[in-house]
Amino acid sequence: MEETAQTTHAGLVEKVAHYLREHIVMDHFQPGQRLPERTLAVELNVSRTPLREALKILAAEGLVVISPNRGAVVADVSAADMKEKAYVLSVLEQAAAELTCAVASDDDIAEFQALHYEMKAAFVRRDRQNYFRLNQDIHNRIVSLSGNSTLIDMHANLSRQLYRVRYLSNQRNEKWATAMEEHEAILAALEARDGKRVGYELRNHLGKTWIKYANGEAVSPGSG
Amino acid sequence: MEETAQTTHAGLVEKVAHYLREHIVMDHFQPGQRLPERTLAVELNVSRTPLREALKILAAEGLVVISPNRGAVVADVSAADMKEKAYVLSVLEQAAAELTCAVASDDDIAEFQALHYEMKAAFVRRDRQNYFRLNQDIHNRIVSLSGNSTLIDMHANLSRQLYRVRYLSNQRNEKWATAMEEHEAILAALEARDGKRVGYELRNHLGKTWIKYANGEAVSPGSG
DNA sequence: AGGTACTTTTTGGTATGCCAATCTTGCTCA
DNA sequence: TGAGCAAGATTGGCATACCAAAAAGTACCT
Repeated sequence: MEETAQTTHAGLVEKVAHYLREHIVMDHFQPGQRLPERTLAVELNVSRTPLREALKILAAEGLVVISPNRGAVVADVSAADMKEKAYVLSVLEQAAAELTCAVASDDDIAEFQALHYEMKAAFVRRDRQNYFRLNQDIHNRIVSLSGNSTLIDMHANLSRQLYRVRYLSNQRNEKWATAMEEHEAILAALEARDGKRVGYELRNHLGKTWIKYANGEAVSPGSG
Repeated sequence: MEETAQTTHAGLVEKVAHYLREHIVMDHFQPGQRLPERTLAVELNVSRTPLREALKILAAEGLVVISPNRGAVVADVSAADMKEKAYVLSVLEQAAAELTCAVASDDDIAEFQALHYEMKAAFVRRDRQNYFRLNQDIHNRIVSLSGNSTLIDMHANLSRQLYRVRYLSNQRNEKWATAMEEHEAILAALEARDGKRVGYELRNHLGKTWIKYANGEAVSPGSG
């Protein structure tokens, strides 16, 4: 799903959907919170029509839940849900890695190396922000090089829903050095173009995130 | 659209979305065909509003493509697209199989056996219809038992988009006996609760479908 | 005769209004 | 006093009207 950055009037629904998406994944809305159409509409200075269409899109993406005649609420992001999504994400990345290794050019591998060393620079600087960004870049690039647009879209969708979890996990990860070592293994497997091994390392690497997440540091619900 | 014995007006968008979905996956609309809002709206006896919302949902599901200010067209179902989707489907089923083997009860395995032998009955009767139905039942059950609702939903979505391809492939499959043998292997692996092996056999089994599909037996447009 | 610019028409985008279902609240009656 | 119900308020569902952008057709200029 491509976002045309048209800040004018074309694509109001996309703008609204994008806005709501960002606020939901960044946890500016509480899970379970209602999203009343009229209130939100005036808040965003749009009418209900584009807002409703945006909500339908977000519902199809799993970010909100729409009950008939009862409106939309922010989808529950329980630890169990996040575990599920993270598992599927790791499966998709594993599959993508195998494809990517089969088609990656020397320049592609070189770019992986470059990103990896940039990330390592952020690591030794204890720069978690840039580490996080570069980490995401690498993962996304592994998927995008696979060339399977279905895989790419589904991965992007899941990745969005897990954005906040991964962000928080990155901020408070005490085993940062371990994660960095895992990325060394990923790069080595990429250099060897060993798809199976990249897939295995990726799956192992991603597994850590949601296991940590599931073990107590879940989203503070606030909704009893 | 026929006014079924459904309730008064609850869920018009869902009805429209369902109607369009069925017609698209059953190839009653040509890929690339435009879906003009006004024309379709009067044809379905609804206003443009619920129709537009339904189209947004279908776009999020990948069944239609909406271009800004140019409307919705039926998504292209080229052989390449189907290959992509089938590949991801096989990846998801493989992952589901591993989970399912870890949690399946004896009764679950018994039900797999029962479905398998029902399918084998359809096979020896040369009853392609029931074979197809039971085949789908088995695959869906493998996924649904995994317990990962995210995985289940994504699989269902992809499965829908591939429905027609799989149906046609089933009707004209000359290597039916081979497919049956592959299912024997799948069942054997299930009985052994060997998740890796079920996954491998599934991936191998599903691979055949889209390879056949890609080799010339693609959608023939114009067959109204 | 061909191309360009302007006008008409078609079609998608957005706002708004009305209706129905749901939730709230306060009153009545046992 | 509490349960039940009814009326009002709230909110979502759908239809329609209006606006803007793209497409199509035509006339005019070169």
